[in-house]
Parts: sequence; C-alpha cells; structure tokens
Amino acid sequence: MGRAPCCDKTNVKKGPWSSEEDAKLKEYIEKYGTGGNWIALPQKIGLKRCGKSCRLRWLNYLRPNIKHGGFSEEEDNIICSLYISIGSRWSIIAAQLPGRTDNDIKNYWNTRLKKKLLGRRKQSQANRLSGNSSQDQKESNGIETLSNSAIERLQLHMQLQSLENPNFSQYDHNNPPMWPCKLNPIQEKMMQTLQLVNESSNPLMLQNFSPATPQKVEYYEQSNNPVLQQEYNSSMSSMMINGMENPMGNININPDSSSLVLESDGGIQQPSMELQQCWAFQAEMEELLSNKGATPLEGQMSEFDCFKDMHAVKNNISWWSNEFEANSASSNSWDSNGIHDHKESEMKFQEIVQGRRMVRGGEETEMGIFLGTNEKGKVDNHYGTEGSEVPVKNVRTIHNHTTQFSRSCKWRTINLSLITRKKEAQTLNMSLNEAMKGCWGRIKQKNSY
DNA sequence: AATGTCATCAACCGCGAAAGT
DNA sequence: GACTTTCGCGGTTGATGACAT
Repeated sequence: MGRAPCCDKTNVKKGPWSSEEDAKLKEYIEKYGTGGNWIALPQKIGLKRCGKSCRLRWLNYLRPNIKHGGFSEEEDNIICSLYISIGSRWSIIAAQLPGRTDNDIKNYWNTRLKKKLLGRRKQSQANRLSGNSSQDQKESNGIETLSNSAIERLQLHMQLQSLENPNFSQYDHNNPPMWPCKLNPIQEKMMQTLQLVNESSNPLMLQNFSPATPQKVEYYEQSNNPVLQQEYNSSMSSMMINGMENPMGNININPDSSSLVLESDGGIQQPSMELQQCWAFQAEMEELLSNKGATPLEGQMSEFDCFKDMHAVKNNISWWSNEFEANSASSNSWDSNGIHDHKESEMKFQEIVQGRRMVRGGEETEMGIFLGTNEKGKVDNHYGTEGSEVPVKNVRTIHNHTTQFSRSCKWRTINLSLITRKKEAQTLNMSLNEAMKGCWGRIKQKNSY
C-alpha cells in the first residue's frame, strides 16, 4: 500500500508565502506553539498550506534569531571542515552555527563554498603542473593534502591551521599530541561535532575520542564550555555504565599508510561502519575535487561538465530507453545501470529525435525536435512555437536557459517525460508525434538557424 | 533592447526513521 | 509485530534577478 498523502494536495496553496500567511503562522506559534503536530496546524490557523510547508517556513524563516546571508570567514571554515569530515549532514552542521538553518547552509555550500573549494583545488593543480615549489603547494590548499579518512583530514586540517596560528601546536605523526592541545574555537567545534556524530552512531568511536588521559580529563573538568562539560559528563557516565575504568585507546596514524588504525587495549580494531562510510564519501569528494569526472564516460555525465559536447548528448539518448526509466524511477543518482550499447542509443536517437542533418553557416548541424517539458508535463515556452526543429546542440542551450546548465537531473526528467509520452503512445496505439502534441518544446522564430 | 548565462534562495518532494495505534 | 501517521532530512526545482554578449 502506498503512503497516504500528508494533506489534500488539491486544496493547499503552494509557492512563496505572503506576509499575511507569515504573520498568521508566526502569531499562532508564538502564542500556542506547534502543538506537536504540524499536519494539524494549518487547519487550526486557517491556512491553506501543507503542514510540512508550515514547518519549513517556521524553521527556515519565521523562527526567532534566524540569520540570513553574510556568512563569516569562521562560519565558512566550519562548514567546509565539517563537510569534509562528515559530508552533507546539514542538520548537524547547522547545529554548530547558531542562527543558521540547514537549508541556508546547504544553499550556501552548493552555490558558493563548493565552487570556492573547487577553485582552490584547480589553482593547486595548476601550481603543481607549473612546477611550483613544495612550499607553494603546501600553502596553496589544505584540501590538496587531505585524504584517506575523516579523522586524518581533520588532523591535517588542524595541522594547516597551526601553520597559520602559532598557538596551535604542530601535529607530529610520530608523537601525536597529548590532550589537551589548545584548540581554537573552530577546531573545538569540529571535534565536538565529530564526537557527537560518533557518539550517536558508534560507541566504539566514542571510546577513541573521549577523554582518556588525566590531562584530557582535567581539561574537560576545568572547561567553562558547557558543551564540553556535558560531553565529559556523558562520556564519564558511559564509562560507568560499561564498567570500564580506562576504556580509551589512542588513535595511531601511520604516516606511511593510507589507513587509520584504531588501537585499543583489545588490539587493532576494524574501522567502524560509520568511518568506512566516511572514507567512501571522502573518496568521492576526492574524485570530485580532482575533477576526474570532467570527461563523461559514455552515457554518463559529470555534475560539472554535462553536455560537454554533442557526442556526449547523443550517447546519452540511451537513457530514453524503457530500461533506463525502470532504473531511474527508483533512484536519484547517476550510475551506469541505464547505459546500453551505442547501436541502441543510435536507434533511439533516430526514432525519437527524428534527426536530420543540415548545413548552417558552413557548419554541419544536426537537427531534431526538442522536448521541453518536465516530468509533470509542464511545457517551457520560453523559446518559441510548438513542434519546431532545433539544432540538437541547441538542446543544451535551451536546457541551460530554463533549467540551469549543471542540473543533469533536469535533463533526465526531460527524457523521462519523453519516455512517458512514448509509453502513452504505445498504449493508445498512436504515433509518438500525436502523443507529444502540446509537449514539444518551443523555439522562438528569432532563434532560427 | 534582446538574448543568453549564471547565481541565488525559498520552497517542494520523497524517503527513511520514529512515534503512535 | 504490523500498520499508519508524522517528522526531519537531504536532494532538487523553479522563479527571479544580475550580469554578459
């Protein structure tokens, strides 16, 4: 049985909130609270909104002490560092930044910080290629040297921080610092967060990050930081529960090895599931950062370089097959499952796009009919009239204009829409063109080639 | 001025987890 | 234990505006 809808979709308003709606919601929640039931809330207030929408509006916008924009350098560092360490767990990251919402941070990361990071990475690569000194490379980017594990990255990050901040002791692989080394607020926050993450997901990891040495205990006890205090108390009580006097091991990083070995009294432990996931993520991040995906594999696109050329677009036609639909219907991610051989791609291309070749300005251009609908069947009329032909390479341009260049997913939904129409056509025993009526993208006359 | 490109961000959607029955 | 409802999260989208050509 499918999930029951949270509200009557036909009877709820969507889109931007008006100031009246905001005022109603704010006033009610400030007076009575949410009542522990967001779904029932809009009815009580008399708002024609979905409960989820109310919740989102309150949490991301109306709630008191929300900050918008103007991220500080320190906040940038925290976000970057935590993202590198724990990935896209925005709610956890947001918890470290008072007044910031997960949505805000997510947007900020996706639109700015990620690019900043990638920019630094590229600069670093350029430096390396141009034969800059090792010192230059070291200075160029902390990300460059980060690898292998969240913890190692974190420590390397701290190492880099120490170069900038003499108060922060240099990390020495052979002599790992005894706690407490003086952490700056960012590092402290990161450690706290990692600890909380580990605590919530893996008791073993907590053991490896909790106070072990007398110095560390003293540091916690003397700390005025309520978070540290609380953390200390909880880890102490955890010890009591487990009946362990000194359960903590040390983290031993072997500088010659890519692996992080966790040692405890019981010997070498396998890395936790959480940590392994972290590593897997790091590998992905590393790949992303090193731009390995810049040249799409056949039928596959990198997030930052989709539609790189006609050839790639054409090969991607294989997504239009029914098999691809079946695969993609249950997954939001790109993979190679929906990729079929090139011949099939060609056939689909010919069959669906009805391509032909023409010469324009001395340049041979492949023409096709562009489909400009999204998966809801909504037509984008930005470019002109129904059924127009468009240079296939222009599909990319249209796609750019209406849906943003880097959104490969949108391209997929466009394709899926075509699949849907094609199926309809099969079911109704009609031609694809008939089924597509009203759904072809529009190309402005002015844009004619 | 028209068109094209890109950035931004509020809001939506679907999913899994948690809580309730 | 099975099923339903609600919450919270992260991914994604669409509208809009700034800037470039």
